[in-house]
Formats: sequence, structure tokens, C-alpha cells
Amino acid sequence: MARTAGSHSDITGPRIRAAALQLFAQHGFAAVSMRQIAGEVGVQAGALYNYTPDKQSLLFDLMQRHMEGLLAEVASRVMGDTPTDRLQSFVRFHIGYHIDRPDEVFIAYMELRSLSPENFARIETQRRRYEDVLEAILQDGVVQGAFSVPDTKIATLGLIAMLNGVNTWYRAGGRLSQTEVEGIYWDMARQAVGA
Amino acid sequence: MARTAGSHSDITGPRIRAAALQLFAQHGFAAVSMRQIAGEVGVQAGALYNYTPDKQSLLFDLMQRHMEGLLAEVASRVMGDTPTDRLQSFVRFHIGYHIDRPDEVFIAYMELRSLSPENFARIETQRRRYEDVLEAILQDGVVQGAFSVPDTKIATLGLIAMLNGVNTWYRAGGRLSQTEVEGIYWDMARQAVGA
DNA sequence: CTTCTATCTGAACGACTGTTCATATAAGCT
DNA sequence: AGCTTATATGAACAGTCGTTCAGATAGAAG
Repeated sequence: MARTAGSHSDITGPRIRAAALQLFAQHGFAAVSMRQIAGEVGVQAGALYNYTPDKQSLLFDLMQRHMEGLLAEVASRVMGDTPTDRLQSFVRFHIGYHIDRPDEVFIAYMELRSLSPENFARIETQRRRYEDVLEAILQDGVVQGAFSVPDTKIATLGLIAMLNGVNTWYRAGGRLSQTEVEGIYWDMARQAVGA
Repeated sequence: MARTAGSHSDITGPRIRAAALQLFAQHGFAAVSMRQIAGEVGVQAGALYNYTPDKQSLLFDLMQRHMEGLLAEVASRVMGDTPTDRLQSFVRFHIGYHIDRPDEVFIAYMELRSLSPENFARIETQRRRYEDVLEAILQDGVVQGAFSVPDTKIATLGLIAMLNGVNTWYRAGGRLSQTEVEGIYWDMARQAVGA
């Protein structure tokens, strides 16, 4: 047999990425074989190479798409008249966006070591751009006297680490709604920067 | 050849764990082969099996030792008359202990998915015991009116996530000393819980 | 209906995997 | 000194890895 009924690049491509995403997140990049991914899609391993030059590129593609979506959304959705408003907006955006994409987030923050040096550098640049969004808010707040933070760089990393922690325990339908979680973390973040 | 000059269980055992620790942290459990570990120690792969029944047990052994050391130390070194004192003590202890053991921490928080279900449950129990130490401090503080946190469980997870973030960027000899880092994070933690 | 091409199969490649084991030897004990 | 035992080698096992490719076929185009 060869080309199967209903096969299409538009369909198989996304399905490969979805399967790889889920498997990489669950077992780790190195622990997942191309045959496992192919099996999840319902295809032979060789067919994957119509969609990616190699396994490494598949991982990079997933990370790259995630980071670009994140940067595009943070730019369009985080806003506010004051630094405090913008910080709240950022906190709520970050939690919401990450809660909706646990697998992407997990991979993007955990499989950096599986990237080739060049690919690592590219993703790292995007991550730093994201951190810069938060740091700019904190710097604004410090300048305007709204926040009290001794070191905006460290506060940025500390806050993002704290917010990322949500993904390790949050489950939809759990004890707390997403809005409640956002509220609790916003309280902590606001107090942490002395707003 | 066989037994080499100066070979000893007391020496080889720790060296195997040290090599495995470093390699697992750098490349991930699944990406590291027994032959790589053996090569780092200067021994053939078969010799590793005098020290561990299998690769999985080697990982579990590393995690188990780390968590037991952590629990023993937190019990003996975190103290203070008031909840605020104890929280500061915890924050400084956590940062110091984790900064000194980046590889152990990285593995213990990142290779949980590589554990067998039984081993995962054991490590998870120990981790929860550690979290309970912090949560007890927060609960004390709430009861005594020293802290203002709406949800001690979430505040615990949020604070630990924030503190763990230090390990992603701290490097000895960098811009900030360990004591300065502790101070900055203690400020953020203190404010986050409304102390 | 025929032709073309994108898509997939299935087999094959050499390399590497975790693990076992017969064999050899250095160190410690008597 | 010889004997025992802990510790190591190095080859072998069956299986899996990422990747390639000639050949097959479904669907689109004419």
C-alpha cells in the first residue's frame, strides 16, 4: 500500500505536531521515538519526513510556534493606563495563556537542553523578549514610584517563575476557577513588587 | 583485563552517582546511556551493574538521596520565634541549599516523568512533606495575623516556584552574591504574603 | 480515461540501547 | 606464601533508534 485514503498535507502536518507535542511533554524529547509519533498519527515513520527534515527540527518548530504565538498575544492583549494596571493585565494574561497550553509551556521551558546550539539561541532570544515585556512594566512602575523593587531583572525572573508554577498543579475543574487563580496570583504579585 | 588497580566500591559508587547526576542534568535521563556514564567514570558499562540493579534505580537513588538530604536539613536549619522569622529562615535556606546543588534540584524537579509509578509516588510524598514545612509556617502566620494570604496551599506552591526560579539564572561569581539574592527574594516573599 | 504528482508504505541501513555473563585479576585474609 | 572474594572486562544479546529510499497509490488536472 502507499498513499492512504483521505491523506493530505494540510491534515497530517498539524496532526504530527499535535502528537509530537503531547508525547514530548509526557515522556520528554529523547524518550519519544519517531515511530511513536507516527503511530499516534496512524502513519509509518518514514512519512514524517515529508513534514520535517529531522526530529530536532520538529522540536524546534513546536517551540518556535509557541514563542511566536506568545509574543504576538502578549503584545496585543497586555495593556493598561498605569504600571499597576499593566502588571495586573500581564499576570492575568500569562496565567490564562499558559493554563490553556500546558504541553507547549512544558516543552518550551523543559526541552531547551534538547535543542541544538543554534536553535537554542533563537528560542532564548524570544524568551528574553517576553521577559522584557514584564521588566518594562516593572521599570515604569519604579520610575513612577508605583512599585518598590530593588532589582527589576530579578523581580521579572522571580515573578515569571512564580506564575509558571501554576502549570504544575492547576487542573481545569479543580478547586479553584481560572479567575480565582488569577486573582490569588495577582495579589501575590502586586504585594511582591510593593504596589 | 579485569579488576583495575585501586578499584574500590567505596570510590566507584560515588563516582558513578556523580557522573550520572551531571549527565542526567545536562542531557536528560533518557538521553544519557549507561555507556556514557561508565565512560565518565573510566569503566566499562557492565561494571555499573555492581552498583545499581538498573538505570531506573540509579535515577531513583539520586532523587531519593537529594530529597532525604533536603528534608533533614530543612528540619534542622529552619527556625525562628515568629512566623516571619521562620519564613525568612526558610527562604534563605531554600535558596542556599538549592544554589549549592543545581544538578540535584534540576533532576528532582524535571525527571519525575522518567520515574516508574512506584518510584514517582515515593518521591512525590517526600516533596509534599517539604512543601508542608512551608505551608505550616504560612498557616501559623495567618492564624497569628502576621500574614495575609487567601490560600496557604497556593501561596506555598507559588513561593516555592518563585524560589526555584533562582536556579535557572544564578551563577556563582555573577552580578549578585548569594546573600544579596537571598535578600531580594526574601523581600519579595515577605511582601507577597503581606508580612 | 489517462497522466502527473503529492503522499505514504515497508524494508533496509548502521549505530546505539540496557542488560547479562563467563572470564580475569587485584586486594585482603589466613 | 596461597586462597578467597570483590570488582572489573569485553563480548554478546535482542531490540530500538533516526533516517533513507525505491516503489506503490490516491486524488487532482487535463
